[in-house]
Amino acid sequence: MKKEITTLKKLALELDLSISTVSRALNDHSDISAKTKARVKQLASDLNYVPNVFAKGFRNHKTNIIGVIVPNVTHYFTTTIIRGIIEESSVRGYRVIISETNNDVIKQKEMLNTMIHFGVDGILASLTKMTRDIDNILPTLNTLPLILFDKGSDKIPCTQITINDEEATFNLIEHLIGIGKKRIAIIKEREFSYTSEKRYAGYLRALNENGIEVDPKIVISVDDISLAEGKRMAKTLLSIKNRPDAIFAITDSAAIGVIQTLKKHNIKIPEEIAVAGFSNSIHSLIIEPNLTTVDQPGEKIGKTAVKFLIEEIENENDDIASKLVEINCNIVIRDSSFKA
Amino acid sequence: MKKEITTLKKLALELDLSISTVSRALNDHSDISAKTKARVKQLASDLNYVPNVFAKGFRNHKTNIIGVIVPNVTHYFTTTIIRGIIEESSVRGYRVIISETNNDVIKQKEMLNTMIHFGVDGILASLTKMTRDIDNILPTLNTLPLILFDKGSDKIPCTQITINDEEATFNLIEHLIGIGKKRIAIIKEREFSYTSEKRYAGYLRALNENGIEVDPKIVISVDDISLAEGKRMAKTLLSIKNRPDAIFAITDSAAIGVIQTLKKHNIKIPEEIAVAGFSNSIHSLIIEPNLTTVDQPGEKIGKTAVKFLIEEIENENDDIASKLVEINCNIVIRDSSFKA
DNA sequence: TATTTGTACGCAAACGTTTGCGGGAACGTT
DNA sequence: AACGTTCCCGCAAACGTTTGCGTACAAATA
Repeated sequence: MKKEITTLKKLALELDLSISTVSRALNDHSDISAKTKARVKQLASDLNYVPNVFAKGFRNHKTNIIGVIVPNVTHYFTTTIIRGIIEESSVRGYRVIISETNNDVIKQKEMLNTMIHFGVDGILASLTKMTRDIDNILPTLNTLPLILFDKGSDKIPCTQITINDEEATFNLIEHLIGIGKKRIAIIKEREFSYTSEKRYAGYLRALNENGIEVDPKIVISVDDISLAEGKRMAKTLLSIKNRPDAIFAITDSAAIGVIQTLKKHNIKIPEEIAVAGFSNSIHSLIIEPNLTTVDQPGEKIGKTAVKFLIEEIENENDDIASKLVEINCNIVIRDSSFKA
Repeated sequence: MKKEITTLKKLALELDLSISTVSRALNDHSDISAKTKARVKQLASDLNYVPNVFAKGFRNHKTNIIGVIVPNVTHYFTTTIIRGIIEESSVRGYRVIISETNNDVIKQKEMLNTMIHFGVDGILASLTKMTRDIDNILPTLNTLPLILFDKGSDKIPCTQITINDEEATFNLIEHLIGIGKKRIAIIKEREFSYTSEKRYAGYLRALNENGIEVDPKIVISVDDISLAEGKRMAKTLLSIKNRPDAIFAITDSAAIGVIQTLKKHNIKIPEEIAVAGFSNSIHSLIIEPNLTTVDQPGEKIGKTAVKFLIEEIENENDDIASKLVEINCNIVIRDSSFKA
């Protein structure tokens, strides 16, 4: 009971036309008369004709597949981006192949190569934190359109979709200052991390513009910015003589760890110490008190990335100016920094 | 600076062999002598030869792409399955295209069709809850290998990878009974849902085998099993005259909603009312008290699904007996049902 | 009428791979 | 010496699509 697949040949036979005419008719070539086009399209839809992707891809080296590379598919924020990517690609006639690097730079390079060899039309990548060795990435730039999202890099000359980390953090810290906090700790990443650095910059600027001195004792850097580390660092912060009155963790999960240990020490949030995170993950509504954080519009990031990528793919001339696109994020104030 | 792509032709030219010989050598055909094979493979790796996927797929109608269809890519449990799928596919030389149905039956059918037309070798699907109209699915069974995971259906004759919902729930309920609970409420889904029904069955059997009568008043069915519904239903359960002393929600998020309203009403968990969920989502460790639940090994489910699918894909004879594979889940006991 | 222009279509090559078939060489068997 | 095998390998077709080029016909121009 094999499905009879309709090909151009079948259509041509049926319509008593040549294969090339049928092909051109379906592609709206100007050589074909309106009547013929109509006839062809009619039959094509009647017979449920679908062009063979592989013959097509084989022929013009176009696959209509976008490769997506992310560090971790299980992160909620990542999944919202992926949702946006899938959605937008789908309406534009592209399909999406996803792979995961687990923050492994070697694997990341492998994935890039695999995707290129596989024949994707372009790549959307969120780099692993520790991607210092740009040499691995650069070669692909000559081969294929590449767009970076979320986690970017100053050194890679391609369009990048990020969020306004610096400004959002600035706003968040100003909010903390606004509710009367004067000693605001930050928990950030130690190793160079694009987003961590930008958020730190926002933190510094907010303190600066409000005439608050930065105390290195309450600027905490950790290797792995996780819930467990959040717990540990909160303990550390509690032990120093001049306790902070607010703690900003550059990640929701770390902030949640902070809240958990503060609660264990019976510290009133936000009266004694306010807490803020970054991401607006679902956890931020589960933890009590609900976490003040920054909402990252993942779907929008995904969709925007796809739009720019497809533009590059379908644009003939190679040298498109690479753009830096910043998606705006709003802070969302909840109980961990606000009491009605 | 176009990359020079090495094809069979180039290799043949260089080696002074015919294209067919080169092809056969690379495919370890028995017609080719060991020496020739060695020469060919050597040069192939030197020149970094990679077969053109599209010529290949075009030729033998094989794409080495697996289509994955899930209701929601942002669910944590789903993402762990996807991780398993990606991982296992990758090591077996397959790639994965993912799409999302948003629990829309129409969209689900579209996705199936799109994937088939696109030329995937097989499909891995987690059906939307309300897939009653099996007619949409059945036709694809004749066309392509299809394997269902997580959410299955009795009516679709194909191999299905599920978890031991019934037994796991049975164990969970017996644990609640073991800590002295006698009036155990359940919050389940109203509309027919494969997993909901199986968990309900486990619930019933556990009560039955322990001589506890089922009280319909504390068997709650909801349309949308969510955190918000969990909250609402907990309130309902508190208002009935003969309160339950334990509440089992067939979903972690609903269970978390339950905990949140119990806490708001200052009810001691687990002393007055114990709570249990299902999934072992990350939230279950964020909420306090930590949630007793059932751990679902997502990666294993994903890998298993891929294994069975590829077996079907690569097996020549069409009629493989469809199997029902159950992955074992263990209950994980936490503070919401246990006090040391 | 002879020539040009334009319209609408067909021919055939090309993309890179796999594979059925056929054939030459070397060897062993009658 | 004639024949059959076995081992290696090449020829050429086929997969479905796009596209440069050629061409038949009609209409317009000279």
